[in-house]
Amino acid sequence: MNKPPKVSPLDAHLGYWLRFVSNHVSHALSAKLQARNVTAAEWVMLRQLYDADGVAPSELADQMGMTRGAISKLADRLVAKSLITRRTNKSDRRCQELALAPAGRVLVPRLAALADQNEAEFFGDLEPAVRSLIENAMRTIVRRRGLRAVPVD
Amino acid sequence: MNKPPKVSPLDAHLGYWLRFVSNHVSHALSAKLQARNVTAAEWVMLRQLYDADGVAPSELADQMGMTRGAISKLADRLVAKSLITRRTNKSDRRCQELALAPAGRVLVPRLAALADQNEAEFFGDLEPAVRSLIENAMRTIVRRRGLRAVPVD
DNA sequence: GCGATATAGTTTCCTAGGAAGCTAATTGGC
DNA sequence: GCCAATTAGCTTCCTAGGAAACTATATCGC
Repeated sequence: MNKPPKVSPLDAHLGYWLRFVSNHVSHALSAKLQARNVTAAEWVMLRQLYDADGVAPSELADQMGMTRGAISKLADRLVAKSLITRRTNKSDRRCQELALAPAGRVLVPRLAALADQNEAEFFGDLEPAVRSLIENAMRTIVRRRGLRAVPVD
Repeated sequence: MNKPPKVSPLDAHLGYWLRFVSNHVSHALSAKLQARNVTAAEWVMLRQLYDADGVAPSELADQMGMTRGAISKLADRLVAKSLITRRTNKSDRRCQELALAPAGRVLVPRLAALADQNEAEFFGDLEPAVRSLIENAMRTIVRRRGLRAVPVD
């Protein structure tokens, strides 16, 4: 009696379905952001800076789950677009403080509106109870597995 | 009475939580696949070919939500690794038929075991009822919005 | 059956991000 | 105080994938 190989299909996994929906949600958001000439990663960085001005790139790297090299280049792009400012910390000149530039502060609420709209498109029809059950399940997984990085890519 | 700007935080969106978990699931799977020298996209292509040998690259591009150019390069890599074969269709020489090579057919069940293990790590603790509720919610969104591409990236 | 059009796949160029090594600045051991 | 180790950020090289132009083949209109 040999065991059957039993190769599970891709869609047997919940991970498949989360990825499926999540990819489409992200792509749809990227498309909306593109109209404002902003990428998804740029949006996340801008949104983070909206709440906490003067953040170190390394802290953003941790929060966003990106390498410092990638954050360095991302910050370059946002500085080039005049959406953020980069300042060397006075007391420790290795460190920088990134902050929203005025144009960035104006832009973030508009981008947030796009994100809200995107959310509604995909999840607006969910029963509130279902919605919060899913959110809780995700929060539980994040907590139990100690996941830390904000999703970007 | 002016309206408050009300910039929703990133984690107010269900899309955020799905992305958060989904990114970690995918990264964890990628790490496991790397031990077999296979990327996530390669795994998906191999798994698709396991069920349906002799598939056209363009069909895989549709299924996997990738461009034909990307599929072309992905197929190149798998051919170079001797995991798949590429044959020109006799009756229409524009078309190709991709199929698993013997080494690929041996490999897929092993990769599937890694995918199962990854799934269990993240979702093994979910109540079955919660699990299927989430899967159904995702399937409903996919169906209602007519989403088609298998999640890869 | 022949030229216009359509289709399959490839190639080139570009972008975003990771890995790893690099530089500058700081801190700690002694 | 000074040299080693650490830390912050940057740079270089590499990979994967998208966009769009390109090639080869097939089909359609006539």
